[in-house]
Amino acid sequence: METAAFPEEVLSIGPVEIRPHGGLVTLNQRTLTLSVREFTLLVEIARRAGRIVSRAELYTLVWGAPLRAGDRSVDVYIHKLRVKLEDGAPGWAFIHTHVGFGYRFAPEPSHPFHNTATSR
Amino acid sequence: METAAFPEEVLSIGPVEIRPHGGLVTLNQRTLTLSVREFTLLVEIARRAGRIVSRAELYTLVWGAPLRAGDRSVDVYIHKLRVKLEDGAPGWAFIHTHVGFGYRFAPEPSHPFHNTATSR
DNA sequence: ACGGCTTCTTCACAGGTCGTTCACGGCGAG
DNA sequence: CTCGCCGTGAACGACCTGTGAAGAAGCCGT
Repeated sequence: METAAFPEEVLSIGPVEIRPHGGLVTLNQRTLTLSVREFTLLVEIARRAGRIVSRAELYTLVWGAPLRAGDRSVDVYIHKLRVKLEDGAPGWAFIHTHVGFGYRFAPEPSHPFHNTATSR
Repeated sequence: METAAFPEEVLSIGPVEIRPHGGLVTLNQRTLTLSVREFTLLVEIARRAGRIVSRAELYTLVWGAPLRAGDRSVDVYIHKLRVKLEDGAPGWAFIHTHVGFGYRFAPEPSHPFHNTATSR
C-alpha cells in the first residue's frame, strides 16, 4: 500500500524474520510477541548473526550505556529470547554461548539426540 | 502506486469485510453498526493488517492531529471495536496488543487449546 | 427551539506486563 | 576442592493497558 516512508529492512535468518522498524518478528510464519527489550536485543544480535558478540557490546547497543560489573541483564534477556524462539520452533537452536566471550546468533537445527520429553 | 482507489475498495480479512467508501462492515455476513470514529479506526488499522501500528500513528490517521501525551482515546476505541467484533464472531481474536509498540489487526481463531503467545 | 438519544472525551481504578536485581545451582578449569 | 561463569526461577516496583462510568457535545425529528 502507500506505506513508503521507511527502508523496509528485513532480517531473514533461518525460520526467523525480523522487521527492525516494524517491531515485528515472525517464526515459521507465526508472529511472536516480544517486549521492547527482548525485541531490541534480538535485532542487535541478529544484525551480527554468525559472529560472537560480547555482553559489553550487546549492553551498549541495547541499553545505551556501558555494562557495569556484575550486571546480568544481558544473560537474563538472552534466556528469555531463547525460550520464546525455541518454543516457537522446536528442534532449533538460535543463540549459542561462547564461554568467556559472549553470544552468537545462528539458527541451526539442534541435534537429534535430544529426548522429546520435556520433563522437569 | 494505485492512485485512485475507486469506491469499490473492499478489505476482506478473515470473517470481516470492510467497505471503506461505503461505511459498511460485515462480520460473518451480518452487518455491524459502528460509530464514525469506530469505523475510521477499523479501516485504518485494517488497511495495515498484519503490521504493528503505533498509537501515535493511529491517532494521526483517525483524529488528524498528533497524539498528546496521556491521551487514551485510541485504547478506548480499540476496546470498543474488540467488543463489537468479538461479540459478532465468538472464538476469534482480531486486534492484538504489542506492549510498548502498538496494536496489530489480524483476525485469528482464538485457540481454546494449546496455549500460546498470550504470555511474555 | 426543545427534548431524547447517540457519540466522543476524559477519569479513575483494576489488572497485567516489563525491566532489574537476587539467589541458588550446575559446570568446567585449574 | 575452589573459583569463576552461566542458566534459570522468582521477587518487586514502575510502567502500560483494559474497562466501566460520568459528562459534555452533537444529531434528529418534531
